[in-house]
Amino acid sequence: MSTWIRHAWIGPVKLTRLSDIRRKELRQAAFAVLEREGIAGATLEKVAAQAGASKGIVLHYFRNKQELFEHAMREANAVLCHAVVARLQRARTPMERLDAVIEGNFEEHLFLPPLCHAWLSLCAEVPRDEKLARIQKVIHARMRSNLLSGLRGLASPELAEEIVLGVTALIDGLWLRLGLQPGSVTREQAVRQVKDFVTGRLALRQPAPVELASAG
Amino acid sequence: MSTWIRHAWIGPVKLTRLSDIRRKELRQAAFAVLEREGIAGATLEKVAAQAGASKGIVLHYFRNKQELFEHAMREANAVLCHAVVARLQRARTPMERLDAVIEGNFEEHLFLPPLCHAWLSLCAEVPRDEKLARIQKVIHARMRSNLLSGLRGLASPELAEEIVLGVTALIDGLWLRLGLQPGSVTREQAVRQVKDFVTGRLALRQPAPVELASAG
DNA sequence: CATTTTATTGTCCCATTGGTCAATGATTGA
DNA sequence: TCAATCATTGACCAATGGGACAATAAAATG
Repeated sequence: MSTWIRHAWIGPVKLTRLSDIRRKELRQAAFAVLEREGIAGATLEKVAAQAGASKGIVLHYFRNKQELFEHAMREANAVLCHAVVARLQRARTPMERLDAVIEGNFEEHLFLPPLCHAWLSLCAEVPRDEKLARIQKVIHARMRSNLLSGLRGLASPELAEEIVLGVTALIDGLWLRLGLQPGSVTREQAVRQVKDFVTGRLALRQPAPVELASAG
Repeated sequence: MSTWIRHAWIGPVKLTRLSDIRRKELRQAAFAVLEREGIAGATLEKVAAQAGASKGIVLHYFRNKQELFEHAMREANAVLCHAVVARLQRARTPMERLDAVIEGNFEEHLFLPPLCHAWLSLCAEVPRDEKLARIQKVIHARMRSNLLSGLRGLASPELAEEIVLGVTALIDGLWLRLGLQPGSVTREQAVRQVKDFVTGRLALRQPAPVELASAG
């Protein structure tokens, strides 16, 4: 997976700590197992096998199973986050920021059933894992903030807030559809759904007379 | 839960077979456990305890764990379905049918975190359980058909199809939100989201010049 | 009533699982 | 080079899980 071993910067570079490598490998292995087996079938043994190591090593780097999967969720989230951020940096106008969030959430190499399955399994555990709940909360907060920043100037704060709820739900729902019936939604369909949703909601109520200085 | 023991119809009535009673009790117990413990923590022992019986009885009425939870999903689905159907029967116009589906999917006594949690856990297993996948498919087909029947005359078939995808995804997404952050969505908010979505989408493109005989 | 079916329980079994631990091997640093 | 730390393994353990089964109780049936 990861081809780099050392940071590519200047100076007498520290080698990446072995523990960091292992932990990353194991997080990813855990996620891979989750994709295949779901939360019920994800065992330490399988994670170890997936990583090509022994079960002992997993518990050497993670206190327990729970912690492992919490880190797996962070990992997956980081990947998705990265996709959005990359697009967000290229965006110049609020509208573009909006599109960045939407398209970033359906990246071609991410909007895939296996990833969705794993994600779903983790979500299903959220109600019983405080840490997972917190991660989930952070993710949502970031998405909300990104969307709001894109909607500023396009809608009143109240409408914006409403659109955010709709958009986040719609995105989640489209992911769910993908997971439940792979092939029933394409990336393009998903993106268009969300964009049309926003357009529809913005058109419905008046675009809220804006009087903000320098939006964009 | 169910207060009736005999069918309320005419003639020398057969008592409801005990096996039917037990099976229902166990399905419901299974679902209750799912609500609390998730799929990973749902054991036969716990289901038995929940139903006030011994583990043996569970496997007496269900071939195995998998079958039990498949029936649990059917049970839950039937309840939700019932809510929609009841409203659907009262609906006279297509628009009312649309509303029936939407509101039925957010019934006050159903749109609750625990139910959502259990549902989520079952959905997470869909990719690894052929039966669950089939149930899920049926559910979705019914919802799709209900929505389409409500949209007939209001939108072109293509637009209708698109709206259906959006509505189903949005509904699922709103449920997911409820599960992930109980309290973040009220029933009223959810209903309005979906209704506004439909309105927005119908307004966006022209209402598709209808030339169907007797729509409604 | 006798017999046959059904209900129900508790026990038993074996595989699996999360987790601990001691032993060993590899790195590192003085 | 030697000690100390870190990495890794495999054995071990207690607990738990799904499921099979025999034994018993209860109904149903003729």
